[in-house]
Amino acid sequence: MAGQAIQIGELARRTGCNIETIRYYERIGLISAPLRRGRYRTYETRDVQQLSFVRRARELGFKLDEVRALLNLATDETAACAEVRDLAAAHLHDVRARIADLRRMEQVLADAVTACETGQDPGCPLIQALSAKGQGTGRGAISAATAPEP
Amino acid sequence: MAGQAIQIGELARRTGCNIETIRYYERIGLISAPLRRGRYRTYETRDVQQLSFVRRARELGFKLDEVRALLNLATDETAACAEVRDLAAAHLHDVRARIADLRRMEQVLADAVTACETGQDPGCPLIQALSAKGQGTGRGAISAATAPEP
DNA sequence: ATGCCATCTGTAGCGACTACAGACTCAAGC
DNA sequence: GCTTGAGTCTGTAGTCGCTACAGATGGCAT
Repeated sequence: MAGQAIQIGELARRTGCNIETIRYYERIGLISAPLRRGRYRTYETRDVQQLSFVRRARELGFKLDEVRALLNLATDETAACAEVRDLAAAHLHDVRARIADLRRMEQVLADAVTACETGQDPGCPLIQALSAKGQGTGRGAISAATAPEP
Repeated sequence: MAGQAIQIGELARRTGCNIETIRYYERIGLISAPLRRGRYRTYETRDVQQLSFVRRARELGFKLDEVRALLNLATDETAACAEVRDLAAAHLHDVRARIADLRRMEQVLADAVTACETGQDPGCPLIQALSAKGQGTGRGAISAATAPEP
């Protein structure tokens, strides 16, 4: 009663994962290659669970390498909670940094848009902000983060 | 007195832009190909300004195509403020959506990490959340956005 | 002449998919 | 049987925005 051999399309439907993505995950060795009936891949319930795990981890923004690590830790007998927590904490730190970056962008953009709406300046405020005299490295009107994904 | 012919290294230094990136921008036609002395590119003050513009727009998260549009609008005589504002508003919308996504991730991650710290559950809380019984598409414990960059 | 640095071109790699092209398998309908 | 259509297969190339080489020149100082 455990695994009743579904095909890739059904797996995709159940996990919300694109078929091409599933094959991609298999190719890079993130998920294991399933059995075949003829040349068709056949999956079982535990494959659905595993792929769902991957998908949820991806939805939380974990990178594929991190997902790989999480998968290992998940099947690990020795309760590796501390390692998982460290991974998650590091990722949380990342996420917060990205939020901070985006907030800065949001601020500048929102200001510019409202400046446009209450337009009284000579010339477009956003264009002016982007064209600011401070030539680049100097902290001018705009100071968002240097890189979105470090 | 306008342009005193600097080289690419100096341009990079002044704009905070990587040399390879500058050549890349030229290759894709984002910035115009400069004059050459011999086979060396020579830039002028207005190139510094233009590239700084690009860099600041990138720091605000605009995509290269959007930067291209902004550049055109910036040099446009007919005050195209409305178009710029629309572009910025659309982008602002994007940025806010991404912030919302990241906030959801942050929430789940922070919860999981603290659950790990106050550890009393049997098994790791994060692993459990990722392994939740709801098979995938069903809205379970985790519901972040489907795609980070649509 | 000899270093040495800067610059040049061209190509390949990253991450995480996505989008084909062109072949095949399988079940149902006629 | 024969066709049709949907599903699946492999393999490759494209996306975005860079970044990192390799290997060839250029120009200047010693």
